[in-house]
Amino acid sequence: MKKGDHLFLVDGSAYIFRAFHALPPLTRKSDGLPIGAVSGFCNMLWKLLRDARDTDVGVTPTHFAVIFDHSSKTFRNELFADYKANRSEPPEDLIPQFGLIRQATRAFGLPCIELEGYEADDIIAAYSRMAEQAGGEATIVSSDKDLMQLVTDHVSMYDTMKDRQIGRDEVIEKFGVGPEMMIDLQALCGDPTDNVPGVPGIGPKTAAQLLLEYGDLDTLLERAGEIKQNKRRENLIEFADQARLSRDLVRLDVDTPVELPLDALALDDQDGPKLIAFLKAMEFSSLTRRVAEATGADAAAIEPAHVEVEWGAAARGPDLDPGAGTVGGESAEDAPRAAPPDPADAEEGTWSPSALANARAEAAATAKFDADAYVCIRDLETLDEWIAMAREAGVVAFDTETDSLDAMAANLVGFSLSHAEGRAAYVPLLHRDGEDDLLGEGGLLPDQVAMDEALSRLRTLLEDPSILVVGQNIKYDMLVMARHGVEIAGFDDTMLISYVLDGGNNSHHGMDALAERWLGHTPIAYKDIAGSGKKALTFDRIAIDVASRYAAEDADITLRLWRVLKPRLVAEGLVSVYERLERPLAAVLTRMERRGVAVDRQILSRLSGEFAQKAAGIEAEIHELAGEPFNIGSPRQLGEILFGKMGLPGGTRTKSGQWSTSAQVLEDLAAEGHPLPRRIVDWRQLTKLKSTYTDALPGYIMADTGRVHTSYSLASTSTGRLSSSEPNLQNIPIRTTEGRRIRTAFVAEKGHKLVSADYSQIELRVLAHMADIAQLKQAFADGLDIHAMTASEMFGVPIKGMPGEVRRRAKAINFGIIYGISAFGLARNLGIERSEAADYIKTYFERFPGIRDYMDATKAFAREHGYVETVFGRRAHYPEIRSSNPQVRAFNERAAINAPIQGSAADIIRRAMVRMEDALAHSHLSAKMLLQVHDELIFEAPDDEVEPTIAVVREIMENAAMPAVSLAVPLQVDAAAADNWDEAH
DNA sequence: TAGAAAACGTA
DNA sequence: GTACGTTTTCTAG
Repeated sequence: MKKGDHLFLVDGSAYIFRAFHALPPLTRKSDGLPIGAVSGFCNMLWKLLRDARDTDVGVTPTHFAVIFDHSSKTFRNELFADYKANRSEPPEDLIPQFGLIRQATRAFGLPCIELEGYEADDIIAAYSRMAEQAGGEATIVSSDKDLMQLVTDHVSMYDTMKDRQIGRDEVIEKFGVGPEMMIDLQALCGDPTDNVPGVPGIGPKTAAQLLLEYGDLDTLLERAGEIKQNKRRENLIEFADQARLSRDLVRLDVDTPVELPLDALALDDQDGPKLIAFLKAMEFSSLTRRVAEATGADAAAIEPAHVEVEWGAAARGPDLDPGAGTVGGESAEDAPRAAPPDPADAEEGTWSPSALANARAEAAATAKFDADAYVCIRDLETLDEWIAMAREAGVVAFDTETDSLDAMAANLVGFSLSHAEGRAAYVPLLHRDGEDDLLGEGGLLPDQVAMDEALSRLRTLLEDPSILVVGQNIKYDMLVMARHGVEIAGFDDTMLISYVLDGGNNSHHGMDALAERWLGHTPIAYKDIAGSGKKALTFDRIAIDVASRYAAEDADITLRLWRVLKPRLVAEGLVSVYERLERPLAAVLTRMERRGVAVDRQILSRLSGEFAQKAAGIEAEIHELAGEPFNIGSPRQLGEILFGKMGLPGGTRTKSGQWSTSAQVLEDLAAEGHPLPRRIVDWRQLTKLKSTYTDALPGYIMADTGRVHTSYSLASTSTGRLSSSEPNLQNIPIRTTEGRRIRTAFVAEKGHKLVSADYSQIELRVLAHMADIAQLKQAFADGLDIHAMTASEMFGVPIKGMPGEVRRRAKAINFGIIYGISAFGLARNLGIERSEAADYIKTYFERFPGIRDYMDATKAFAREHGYVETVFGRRAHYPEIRSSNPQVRAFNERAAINAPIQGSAADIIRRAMVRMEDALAHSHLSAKMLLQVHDELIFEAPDDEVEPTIAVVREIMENAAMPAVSLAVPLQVDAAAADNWDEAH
């Protein structure tokens, strides 16, 4: 090769995929062979060979090669095992075309180059570099951004579909940096399609901006500490190594040991007849004619070539998971044998709890997953065999697959089972065709197990109390199954076990995170099989073989997690927390969620109208006062009006430097006599009530029950509280009269009353017990007003005739104590100077020295152990309490002080809930527990059972800590009944 | 379209 | 000062 020569390098593998998707689907030869991509490929080659001068490239090639990926494993997999791990199977119609395209290349008389262990991109990198060094030029026929790093003054790219040459300027135009920075840019952004991790939160725009500022990746990572944006800085520091790894993954290897020398790529004239024979075989008549004209060959005289078509695995394209065969059809006997039993199994019985837990963790961490071993059960006989095997094992992981995340609305689409590691099966029940019919519903696919038969078989397994059913977030599966008439009897929940063991260490106990952590395995992500966003498929639309792998894997993972986590409960002394506070509550909550609460649509609708009218009036006033219309809901625009246009004194600024327009700030401005802020506060209140409650709640009323079914999370708080969502029924307004009206829409059904029972001052009582404070215990024993008593102790004011303001301050201090008080926070709450707040705290600690001792002891315990405990032994972990950052440390200290108090109270109400159903039934009461709001339980009771119900409820709640803990203070429960929640509370 | 920020509802 | 979840706006992708 010499100066003036021009090498064309066609990225064959990328072209195949692009042509397949860009060209009309279902282009087939007369015998049905799909040839759309081959057709596009041949037309492109012919055009480049004949008319390259007329394209945007503007030169005629002297050298030419087509490069392909060889196999799925390359040297990059050594750097990072998961490189391109999320590539999915190519479409079925594309598979035979991989081989045809190589044959086409040869028919054109062009070198067809691939190399084991390297990607096409590496070979292209090597040849383009060689051409440049030889004094020639190169054009890479591809538009893949991964190749842009190769662009130089002598190497450019060419996008055939857009007839556009991509040189230095075009790269800069698209990415904001030159080709020499592309490697660093890709290292920062990562690439989801190739599973290159990058740095979270950084996309091409941010990456370009950072690189232009710092020059290159190494400098950027070194000086990451200088970056202003908190999250961005932290991510760059935390994921620096990941960025470097990503750089190694995206950097192409210009030293790839290519086999053919550059000169072997020199272009010869086409062998017309050979090419025509191939084109005729492909039935590309117009291209055949053009080639015949150009080469002067007689097409009619040429016989079509014999073309080998490979449909199977051998013809598969690159970038496939080698284990990505289809699942399905195998019977239990055909399934591969499970791994030989763990030799430790026989000995396990004699091991100490922690030795067992450690051994299980170690074994799980190195275990292999084999999706090909999973079975798709298509008939009852096979299902019966699997149920028999589960029965034999005594333990079975079970997972439902449905078409909704809302367990009350979900239809059962299928379920999976696993009775031994690596042995899992999926049973499709209601998968539908991907295509919509006229009703917008696909037809039911064939060869699925009949629903009623499957349920009756499942009942024999799941309702048998001698079988342990293991689930991950099993409350969901229990609710779905209960709606299908199946009551799961004995169960374990890996999510709850993890929550008990590692609450606070890992804030999230989802299966994917647990699998990653304990099994070193990344499960198939739902979005990878279903897509995401608006066009995400529901599970019933996912092809059964794909669904099968996904669902069976979930059951396999769940069983493995159970084997790792369950022994830790014993080893770490947390069995009773799990058995008394978590496991039984899952069943209780399932029933509460299923029951739901009646909500009166008319009441909400009336309120919505009222709120809308009032808000509209206020809105007009606000715009009048402001002198122009603006979006009141936008704090930015509001700040602009208040502090810019009107020149009011800005108070505090938010974290991001904006003027704060919080209610607090607006109240302060209102107090100074400005009319506008008051109106804003009023407007915000009304729009909040309307959008969050009166408008949103009706949408949660289920058509078939007329009731609202919230979903409780058992494992999402650090302290042991529950949380409620969709809708959140733990934050229904009560403080303002307007807000309270929303509670009137929560009603009892005809002939019933709502009974509300709430603990009085439970957290202060818990504190009095835990910190062992004599005055507090006495005050509670005597039934005194605790805030008045605190004020009296602190300020020497008699309780009788105490001014409201004095009591209010003491109340704020009491709450402050529970929250791990700081002078800053107390001052802000009370609207007083920090020094004054500090004086209050000082006085408080002088009067209650035991509280200070308790707080110090709690902090010391947390620092030493990394966790704190409730009176029932529940742990909340605070690993960051040892942080060298004073702010982080102080925050963790306050949280660690609060957690045992809030958590013990949460444990108490959990215990009450666990006992409540039996207690009511035992007293022949039919009242049903509906809701829990941290210190309050709401029931629905028949009118004539209200009094005895309240008696039982009060009895259970007040004695809930017993006998595990005998509190040094009495618990007091206030209860009332009425037609709606507002009046009952 | 997804996620962050700000605001605000509850205990 | 603790613990949550939802809504709206706005920005970056």
